Amino acid sequence: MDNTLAMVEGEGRQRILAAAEKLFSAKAFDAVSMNAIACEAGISKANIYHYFPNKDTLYLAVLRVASHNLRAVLNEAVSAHGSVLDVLRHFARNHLQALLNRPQLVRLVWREILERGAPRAQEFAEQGFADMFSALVDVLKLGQSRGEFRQDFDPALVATLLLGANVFFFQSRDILRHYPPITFADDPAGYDAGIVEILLRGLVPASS
Amino acid sequence: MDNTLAMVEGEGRQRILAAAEKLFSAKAFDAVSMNAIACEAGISKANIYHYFPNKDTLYLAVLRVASHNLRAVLNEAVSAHGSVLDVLRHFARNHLQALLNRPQLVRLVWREILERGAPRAQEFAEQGFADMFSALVDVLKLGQSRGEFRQDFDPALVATLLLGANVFFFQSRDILRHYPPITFADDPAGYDAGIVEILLRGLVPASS
DNA sequence: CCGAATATTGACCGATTGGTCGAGTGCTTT
DNA sequence: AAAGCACTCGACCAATCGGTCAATATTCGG
Repeated sequence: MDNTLAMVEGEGRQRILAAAEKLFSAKAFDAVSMNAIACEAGISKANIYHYFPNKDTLYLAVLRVASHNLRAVLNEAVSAHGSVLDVLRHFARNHLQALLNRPQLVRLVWREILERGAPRAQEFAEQGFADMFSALVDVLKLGQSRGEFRQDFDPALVATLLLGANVFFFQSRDILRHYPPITFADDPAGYDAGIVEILLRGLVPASS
Repeated sequence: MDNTLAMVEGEGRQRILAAAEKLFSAKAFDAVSMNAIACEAGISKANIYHYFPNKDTLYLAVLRVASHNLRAVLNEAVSAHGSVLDVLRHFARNHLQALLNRPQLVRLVWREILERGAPRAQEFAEQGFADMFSALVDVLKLGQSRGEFRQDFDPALVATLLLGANVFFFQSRDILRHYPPITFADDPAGYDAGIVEILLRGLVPASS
């Protein structure tokens, strides 16, 4: 009942989950074999089936913990204080930084979101989405109620715009880096700073 | 040497390519078997190997034509005339509409972009990216040189923001639809109109 | 120290994978 | 007619797939 070291409650399970997470985040479901997972975990393939009844269950478990972890990382990253403007600025920067810090988790969860038609656990992968979204919408509504923002825009739309900017940056970073006019591919903080500044002030000069 | 009907230059090839495109756009590379492609095309599996030496070559061919078609669709959709503002508005709307009109092509090409680590044809799938990007940057630069836009923002950054907003909308549409505060999930034109309006005027009241 | 429960394994299963092969089609060209 | 040629197919291949199973280590409470 006690832990005699190196046997900290499901140590084998953890190794399997870690190996599976690594492989599943790098390649698609069908491209990862149980053999490869076992090899990565340093155990035999049959041993996996002692902990998980089949491949789908293992994948679901991986997605479950990954989604939970990603959610925690994101929620923690975007908690901020200060004026609404500062909160918004920190929100953008920390959110993107969190994505870039955990690329494996993001890729894993996002792939599940993208791959419709095989409804494995969409509802489940969407939770982090909802968290970010409602938190951001709340910030924007607060800014509106305080009169710091215009009243005539849809907070949900701006939230989508901001979240999308970060996700898109995360996804296309390697591509963006190839284009000469882009200088912010390796400067996510500068990217978000520019994004937020444009969002706040707009493209059209104030005189208009 | 002439075409005796139903033999219009590679008719079999086209059927295979069409079937492969359909399946590859729905599921990942390893999740699509040559048998499934043959079945979808209504021919025997061995027959595929008469036209394509192996699965990778077939996939590459599919990606090639898909990328070319998508590129054409996008380029055609975003050509507009009028004032810089109108061009920008039409750019956003038509670009998103083009994405939504050809979801198969978009998913196929975008999956290839996402799936790094298996460099099949990234450089190849990125061409459409470059087209959209440079076209949009040109529009923004024109707006700046005409004095209709501020001078103090990075056109490449705004282009990323706008393209990202559309791609993100395309990707997350089904998820966005589940959230009550979102009313634009089924109104892409309204979405882009709101996006552009915010981009132009900003979130902060003009008095600031 | 011993039995019981838990871990772990190699060998094996039927099914499916990407890919090959040789034999047949039917059409074209000499 | 016959040779050539593009095309199509069923049968087949070794390899790998997800998954099973009986046998063996390992651990642990009594």
